[in-house]
Amino acid sequence: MTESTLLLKEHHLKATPQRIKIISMIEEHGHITIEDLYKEMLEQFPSVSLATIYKNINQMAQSGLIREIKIPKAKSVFELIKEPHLHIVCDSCGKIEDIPVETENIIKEAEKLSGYKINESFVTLRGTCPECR
Amino acid sequence: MTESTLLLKEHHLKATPQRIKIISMIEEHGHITIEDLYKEMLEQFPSVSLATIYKNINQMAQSGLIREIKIPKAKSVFELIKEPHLHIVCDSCGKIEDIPVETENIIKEAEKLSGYKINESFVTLRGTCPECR
DNA sequence: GGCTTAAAAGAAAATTATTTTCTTTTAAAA
DNA sequence: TTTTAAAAGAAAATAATTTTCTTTTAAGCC
Ligand SMILES: [Mn+2]
Ligand SMILES: [Mn+2]
Ligand SMILES: [Zn+2]
Ligand SMILES: [Zn+2]
Repeated sequence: MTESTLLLKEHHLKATPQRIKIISMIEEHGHITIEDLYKEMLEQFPSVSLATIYKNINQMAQSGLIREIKIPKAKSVFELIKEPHLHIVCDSCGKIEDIPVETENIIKEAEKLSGYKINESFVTLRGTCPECR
Repeated sequence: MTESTLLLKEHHLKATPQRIKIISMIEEHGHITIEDLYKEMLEQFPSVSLATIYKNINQMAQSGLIREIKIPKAKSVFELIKEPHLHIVCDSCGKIEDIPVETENIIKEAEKLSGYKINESFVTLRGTCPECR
């Protein structure tokens, strides 16, 4: 039983070959767009439908297996839900990296200032990566 | 000379009635979607085209007058660019608030960890507002 | 205040993104 | 194996955004 299959079972989703492939592509890339998922999927499943990608991505997001990350001035990417982290995007080459920065302080501060009960935080930074300078 | 007109001049954009209206709507609402901009614009300019909204929003974003804020699981909103702040969205009623929280620490930390030179940060929190509890 | 003109508005069509519907196929449970 | 609810795929529908083209207009100049 593959890793992806296991994840699907845990989330009570049927382990179809297409879904297994989607999950392993997300795992492999870390972050990936719908477009790239589709392109890469076509290599292995030449008759896959884009609707299959969308339907599965939506279900997986719904069931808490993956999450959409909206990127400023770029297409959304999808990632497996793991430990909290923030994202940093290179303006020049588009690369997206995970950074394990602690955001608890900001969240506590924001809760105090706003009176909200905060459930999730999305932090995305944009700048220039070391390779692009 | 109205406030909106002045902003447009400063950014070297022709001060058309449609643009003045767009800016004052953004100012008035704080954050507003394309859809709501269009609906409200129609009241005053019954023949306005959605393309006019898009073209202007894109130009204004390009010239640094406004900014798009991508919201998790919801439509993007647009805001005037002012002092840095973060956003907090209520899961229940959809309300979006600005919070003047200091993010310098996180940014410095992320720069150190990643080696990136960071130019801008987007922080969006989701949770439940005081009124929805 | 009347010209001039580049830029903007508006209308329509085109493109791109996403969802829905419907029929066929299949994973998983019995 | 057989059964069946769920998923895949194909096609069409809908939604979001951009482009093209013609008409109108803001702003600079006399
Ligand atoms: Mn990530
Ligand atoms: Mn804001
Ligand atoms: Zn780079
Ligand atoms: Zn609320």
